[in-house]
Amino acid sequence: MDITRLETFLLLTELGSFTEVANQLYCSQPAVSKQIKTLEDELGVPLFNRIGKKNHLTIQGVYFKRYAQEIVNTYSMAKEHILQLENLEEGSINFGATNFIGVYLIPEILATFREKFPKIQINFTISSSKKLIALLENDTIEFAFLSGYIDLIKERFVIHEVFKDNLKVIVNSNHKLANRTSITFSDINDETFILKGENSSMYKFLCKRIGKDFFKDNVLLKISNQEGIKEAVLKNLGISIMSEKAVQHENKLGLLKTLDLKDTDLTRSINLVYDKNHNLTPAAKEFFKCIE
Amino acid sequence: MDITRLETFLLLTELGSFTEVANQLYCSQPAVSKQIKTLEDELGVPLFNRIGKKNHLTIQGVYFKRYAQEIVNTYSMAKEHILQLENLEEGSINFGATNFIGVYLIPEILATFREKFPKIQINFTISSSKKLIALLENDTIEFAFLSGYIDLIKERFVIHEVFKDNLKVIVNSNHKLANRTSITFSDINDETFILKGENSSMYKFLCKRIGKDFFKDNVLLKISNQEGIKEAVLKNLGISIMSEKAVQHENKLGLLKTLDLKDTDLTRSINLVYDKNHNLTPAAKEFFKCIE
DNA sequence: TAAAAATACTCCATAGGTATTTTAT
DNA sequence: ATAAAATACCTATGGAGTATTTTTA
Repeated sequence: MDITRLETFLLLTELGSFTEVANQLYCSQPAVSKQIKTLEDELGVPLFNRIGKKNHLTIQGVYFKRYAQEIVNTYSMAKEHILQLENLEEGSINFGATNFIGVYLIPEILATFREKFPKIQINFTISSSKKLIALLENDTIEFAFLSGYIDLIKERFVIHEVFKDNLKVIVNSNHKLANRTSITFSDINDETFILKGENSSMYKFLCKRIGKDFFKDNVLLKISNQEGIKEAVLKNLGISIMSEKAVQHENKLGLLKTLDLKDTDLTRSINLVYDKNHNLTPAAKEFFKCIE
Repeated sequence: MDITRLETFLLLTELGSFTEVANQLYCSQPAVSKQIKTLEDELGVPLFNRIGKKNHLTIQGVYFKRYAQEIVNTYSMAKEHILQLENLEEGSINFGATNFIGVYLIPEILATFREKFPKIQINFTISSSKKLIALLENDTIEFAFLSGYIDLIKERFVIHEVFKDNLKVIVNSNHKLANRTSITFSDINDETFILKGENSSMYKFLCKRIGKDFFKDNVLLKISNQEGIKEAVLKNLGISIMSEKAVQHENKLGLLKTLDLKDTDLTRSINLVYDKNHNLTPAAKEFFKCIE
């Protein structure tokens, strides 16, 4: 079983056309036909339904695709790892983080790493925790930064806490609470809360720490985007809770204020996560060193 | 990159001897040497330190081994998964039938199939022939059971006759014809006929076989539902024509009688239909075998 | 010197190419 | 009628074999 055949197969699942695959791989169309046929013979099952020009996967093909993807990714990681063993003069680093972490915490580390190893290609994916876990599982990325309250299979992943993130109540500087430094629940009982939707991990985290009932008494203004929420607080449409790191500029400029919520621990941990069964590439190890 | 090469490599890491690997793989020692050399060339790094008879992994080899192991494992899992699909240890079957066929003919097959392959999820849609054809066309179902007189594009679908269904004239057991076993047109010329509407496929079928004019002379009582028609005959509101299978219970209990209509062929075929261009799933193939 | 691995050389399988036919829209 | 995929056929690369040489314990 040749891995290049698997790559051809995967490309065909994406493009759906033998001819198009041939073009992208700079080979002839019959070569693609034959590779797929060989693959089907080797597995003993059909992978595609050929309906004239439209090709789509059979049920067996659907099952096989995931494995093929994983094999191709693993092999490319292996080559990457070997490449980096010589020195870190070439190679790449593939990782991911969720939005907040990627925007506010990673860039600093990235700068440190880049200065030390300017020749390493950095491939940094910012996505949802769910998608990142899928990418980890099929070896598309080597490690990811995820919030501590994300559920992970402990048998499969190594999980290191690398940051502590402090969440604060944020209010507009003209808000009546703006002069306070710390507040309690009762102070914000009738405020409009601006948060992401009920499905966001931030919302779930807050429910866990503050209690499910709390938000029921408040008017909820849902904005799906962190920057959008910030803007809304700057327009004094309500108050919110977010990482102090996310509002440090606005805080310095006096546009809004951060308040501690008394009697409630709003620190969340940020974890570095990677596959237990993998050796880290040299570049990844160096990257980890950059996180103090 | 061939996966069999990786297997050779892994075996060599275990055994440490080219000759021994050759023996276990039933090939020549130079073949092993060459496979490893090719692998090293492809990766661009040495994998083994050849110190005479003792071969041990280089640092690159140590790291590569885990990736190789993962690739080999993934590939064997992929084959295993496909095998399970072929052995019907998992998977699903999606098909449809029209009302009469679905209610009176399919359950028996379903029972046979279920007993043989209890792990297969069955998704069975009972709907109109028109809707079923649409479901076939957009791949929601894999095959369907349809009456033989449904028009189908022969270029697109494979059509197999799987049952013969005998239609009978049915009358209440108190009806004046109840003692007869066979009748002619003239016997029922002035009877009230209970049928589905003019658009039903049953009505169209009868027009084709008996003649369009026939029903014009009779009083037509239209009831859109098969069970409703049966009830109406049981109430002696009129007579009807339907599959003998649909009234077998009532017939046995003596509540109504079935009569042959002389000189008219009232058998209709029930067809199994599926897309010509589709590879049948293993589950579908086995299902077909359950239809005698 | 004896073993194990590498090399040399041959053969055959197969991957890929071009030309052509078949198929489906 | 056109465009895509399959097929036929040819070539060449490379993988596997046998025979032989090199290496080292």
